[in-house]
Amino acid sequence: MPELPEVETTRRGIAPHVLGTAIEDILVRERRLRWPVPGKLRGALRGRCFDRIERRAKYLLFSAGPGCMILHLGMSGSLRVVTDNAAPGKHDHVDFVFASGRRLRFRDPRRFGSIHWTTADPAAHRLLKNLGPEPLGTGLTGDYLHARSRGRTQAVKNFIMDSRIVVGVGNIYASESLHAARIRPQRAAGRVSRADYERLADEIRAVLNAAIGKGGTTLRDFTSGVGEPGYFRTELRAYERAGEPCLACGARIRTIRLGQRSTFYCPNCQR
DNA sequence: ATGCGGACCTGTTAGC
DNA sequence: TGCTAACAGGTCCGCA
Repeated sequence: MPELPEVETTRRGIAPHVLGTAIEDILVRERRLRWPVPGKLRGALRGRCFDRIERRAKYLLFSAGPGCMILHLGMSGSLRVVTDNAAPGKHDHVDFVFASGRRLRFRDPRRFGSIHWTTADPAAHRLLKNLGPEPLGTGLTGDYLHARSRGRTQAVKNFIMDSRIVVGVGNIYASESLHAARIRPQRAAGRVSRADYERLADEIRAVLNAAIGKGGTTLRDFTSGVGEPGYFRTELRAYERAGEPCLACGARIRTIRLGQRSTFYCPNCQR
């Protein structure tokens, strides 16, 4: 489900409801996520407060006392703020019960998401330590992409979706930013010019920021932590528009498979 | 080091 | 209607 804008939208949506209220309990109904939910999570969090929620890549970092809960939504995960009397559904695997009478509910039908607990620096966690720069920070530049891509033969779309290169660019926004930058997704990363990478870096930022501004993209069932769908779907210019006219030139958008993922591009604009 | 395919899961939809 | 196959917003791991 979520790419960076959806994770960020979730973070902003839930923060006011989960910060500064005591965590009374954690109910784990299903611990078999991508990795097992740590048994020590309950003891570590009970009686404490979340005092900050940050995002690194698509991970949400919940600071609590001496440690940090690291949570990933995977492909189908969502976090929602619900009231105490809301009955859990089949895939509502974890509830964080707050003194305020609300709960933070983690749902994940496919169970590709995960929850971790660390008392060390979260940036040093094995899942975070090899991540590339944030796309909305200062680390993503045309020069950087250009330098990292020299000699690489893989498709530029796969290159920008590699979290060691840059984080947060998922399947939707990879197609969108390449379309905006007029770069064909299947081009070898090592053969993309510095000027093209300059545009691409700019467009990645622009697309992600625009999507955050619209509350993310709801394709099927994404909602923010408080139930609002994302409205960026109507702004998509390539993704899921196969056969429809390119909004820049009128040519028909094409779809191909790249790295087992659906990919959309304009054969005229993108070279 | 790089790049690829397989793996982890369930739900929905398209096609026969 | 029912069955099957393909596909879905992610990303880790192991192998060549």
